[in-house]
Order: sequence, then C-alpha cells, then structure tokens
Amino acid sequence: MAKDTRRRAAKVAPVLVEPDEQADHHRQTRLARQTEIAEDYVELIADLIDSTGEARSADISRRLGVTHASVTKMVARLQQGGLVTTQPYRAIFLTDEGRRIAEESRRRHQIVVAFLQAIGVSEDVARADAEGIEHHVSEETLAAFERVVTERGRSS
Amino acid sequence: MAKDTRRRAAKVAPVLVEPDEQADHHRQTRLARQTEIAEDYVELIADLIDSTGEARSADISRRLGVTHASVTKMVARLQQGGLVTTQPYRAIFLTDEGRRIAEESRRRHQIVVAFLQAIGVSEDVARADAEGIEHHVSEETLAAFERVVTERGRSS
DNA sequence: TGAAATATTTAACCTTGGCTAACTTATTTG
DNA sequence: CAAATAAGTTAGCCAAGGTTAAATATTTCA
Repeated sequence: MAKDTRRRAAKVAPVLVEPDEQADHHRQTRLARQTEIAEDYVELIADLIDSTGEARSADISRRLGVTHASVTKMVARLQQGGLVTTQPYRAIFLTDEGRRIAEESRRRHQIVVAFLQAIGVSEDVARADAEGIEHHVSEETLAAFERVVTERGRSS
Repeated sequence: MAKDTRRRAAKVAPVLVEPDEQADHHRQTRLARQTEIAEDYVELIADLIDSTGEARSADISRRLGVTHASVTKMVARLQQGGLVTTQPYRAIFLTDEGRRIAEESRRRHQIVVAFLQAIGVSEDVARADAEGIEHHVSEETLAAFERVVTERGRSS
C-alpha cells in the first residue's frame, strides 16, 4: 500500500513503475526468450523418444513446422550446448542435462495446460497458449497455477 | 477417437498430439514472438507519452535495459513499420496504428497482472511474468483471466 | 543388387535485435 | 556565450533462427 494513484482501469492509465525494476523485468524476459526455442526442441525430442523410441529429424521438423535444414542447424547447436548427442544421419539422443531440461519443460507445460483448462479454456486453445506461456512463468506463478488446479478439483 | 494410447499423466507421459496441430501451435507461437518486441517498445512509448508528455529514447533505453543504439535502430524499424514517427534528435510519437497496438498491449498487460495477483502471485513477480506472458494469451484465455479476476473480487 | 524414393546435411543468404566505438547535435550552466 | 555534459546517430560486428537449393546418405523393394 503506497500507491493510491492506481485508479484501476478508469481510462486505462499508464502506471509507471521504477525504471530499473522495469529494466530488470525486461532483461529477465529477454533471457527467457533466449532459452525457449532450445526448450521447445528438447521437450519435443524427449516426447518423441518416449513415445516412438527415437527422435528423428523429419518428425521434429514436421511437428515444429520448420524445415529440415533448420532442425539440423538447431540440433547442431543443441549438441554444442551439451543437451543432445547425435551422429550424422542417425537419430538424436538427449544427454542427462538435456533430459533434465526436457522433464522440467514438460512439467511446466503440463501444469500450464491443466491450469488453463481448469479456468475454462478449451483444450486446443489451452495447448496453443501454453506453448508460449510456459517459458515465462516463474516458480511462484507456477505454484499459484497448481493451487488453482487442485482447488477446482480438476473438473470434468 | 483413435488414440487410446493416451495414458494421461500416469508417470508424466508424453501425450503426443496430432503433428499438424502441434505444428500450427508452434507456428502461432513463432508469430507471436516476432511481434512481441515491437509491442514492448510501443507500449512503453505510449506509457511515457501519457505520463511524462513525451517519449525520449534515453528513457526507453533506461526502462528496457538496452543501449541507446539499440533503441535508435528499433525505433527506425518501428517507423518503417508505420507504428511511430520521429525526426532526428527529437522525441518519438505514435501513429494511429501504433497507438492502437499500444492500447491493446496495455489492456492485455493489465489484465494479466491483475489476474496473477488475483490468484496470489506477488506484485513484483506478477509484473515480471506478465511481461513475458502477455504476448501469448489468446482472447479466449484473456476472457477466462478476466472472469477469474471478477470472481475473486480483486481480493485484498 | 541396384535404382528409385526418403532422409539428412551443407552452403549461402536473410532478418531481428542486441552490442561497442566513434561521431554529431542539443542542452545546460559557469 | 562558450565549454561541458547529455542525448542521439552511424557504422560495423555478432548470434540466433529461419529460408531455399543442391549435394549426399540411407532405405526399400522389384
């Protein structure tokens, strides 16, 4: 309590926050943006391995909606980053670190999807939005999401 | 129907969705990522104009945590994209289109922040997370957020 | 087995959004 | 009003993620 300037939604007021605080938030967001693509790849690779036994680059490109070439390049980067191992023309595997990140992403993803559905968002939209949201929720927010999910008894 | 393979959350199961559907979601997310930086700038420019009378590039760089040079370049791109007008060494103004996008972003931002706080996330974290989340919520999800906010009577 | 079909990689290119360093223009102020 | 300081611009660089087109490997199966 200290800002009564906050006339909520009267006309849609600016509400400027402290500059450095705002800069921190943006820096944080930029950081998250840097890792989210890698997380998407790794998460998908784990899903493919767990459900079909192996992750082949054609499947990745199909499911991500990007070209084969992009996948090859990205996989090279992931390998260089120590998240993945692969030999030319062979399937892709996760390193321990890659697996860890994949599990972590999957966990977030599932919480976000369950949460969105719990508050009434349709399944398809929940999945789509989760794809973007999952990389930007802090642990605190994630915990709040979980609380809501259990509160609402998982519905259906 | 056709996928009874879908053992939901037994051990943290993959739950693979249809490939094209998944690709669509990712394409959508990629699209959102393309516009979010521009939205951040435009939203901030509007806030500065509305609260201090003008948007100067030094303020933008301070509040976004990037260098002056980056701001100049980005502003040039925004101008070229028709969202902003400016003359060398002068303040920055929004075009009608820019103003529209700014209002829209601000609306989403406010709903997301209010929502996060409504489910118990602290103010600072709510603001930080909102920065990343706001660009990835569909109208449907946004509506669900609003519902939760009014339901919970804004707490406090 | 070997030719056709599939899958993967490579090379060259593009845009975005950062950065630093050097330079120019505005604004303050002694 | 000139000199110091602050603000803005330009140029050159970088990495990330995409793209297409062409080359290369691997599979498949007649």
